[in-house]
Amino acid sequence: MPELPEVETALRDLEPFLRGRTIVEARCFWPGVVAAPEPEPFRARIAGQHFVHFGRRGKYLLFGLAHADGAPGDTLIVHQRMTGRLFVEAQSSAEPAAHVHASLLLDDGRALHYRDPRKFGRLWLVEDAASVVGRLGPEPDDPAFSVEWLAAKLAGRGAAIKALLLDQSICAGVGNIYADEALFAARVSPARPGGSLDLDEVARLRAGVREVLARAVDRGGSSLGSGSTNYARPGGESGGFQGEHRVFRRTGQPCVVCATPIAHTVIGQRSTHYCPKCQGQG
DNA sequence: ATAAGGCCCTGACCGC
DNA sequence: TGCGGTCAGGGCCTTA
Repeated sequence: MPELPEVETALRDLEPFLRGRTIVEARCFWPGVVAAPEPEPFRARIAGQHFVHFGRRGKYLLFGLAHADGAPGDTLIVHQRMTGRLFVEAQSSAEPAAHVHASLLLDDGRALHYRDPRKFGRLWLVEDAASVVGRLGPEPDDPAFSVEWLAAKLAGRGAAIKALLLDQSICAGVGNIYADEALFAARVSPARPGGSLDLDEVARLRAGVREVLARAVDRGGSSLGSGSTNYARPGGESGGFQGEHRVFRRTGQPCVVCATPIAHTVIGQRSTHYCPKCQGQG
């Protein structure tokens, strides 16, 4: 389940294989994977462009393209949602691997594949990336993600703080794993109404989000699940952060701080893990 | 404006 | 062993 650290890791892993490479041909095996434009213009437009820029906004991968004459091209945007994965391998005449919905054939004999068993992820090819990612809030490491910003966004809100942390317009890139981990780091109950946090708690939460995400990026993200739904890096390696989760999927295990068993509940239709003692009852 | 629920999907997992 | 039911869950959409 790629969140910000997993997306950032995927981007870094892919860049050496893609920088400067020209897309010779695009193949689409399941049209639903292309969100915009329609699959046929997607294929026609992307051919001949090459990779020049590698970026990320929230959980979206942004590949800046250019035309053969150097003129600026489109931006290829990928959201992996739950089970999407990008990987590069040598082109083959064999049938595409199971659940590969689109492939970009490169000029060096390799191909960039998008595989997604649950078909939740999407690709876009747009002139202006803001048309897709323009509504996202600030990145966690952006100074714009300030205590004042977060406090203003939470003020008056009755929804659980856990649910609000998942709102990508408040802070881009936080998903279920890191919301739980950030709340634990901040010693704030996930069930607390967002507007009930005092300024010190908001400051702790902002710091928790930033610290947890930065550390996960350092570790190459988290790998969870099993079999084909396991999240892996583009080269198939596992991330290294799942062993450092302090609450996520540790239900019943002792809190690393106080040894109280970690509790589990559902908030905003999302599985939620917390320490009842360190994070209070809310 | 906020909040709550549905929807998309299919592999993994559980109980019988 | 096989089968059916349930779960997971990000982002967008519809409904109050």
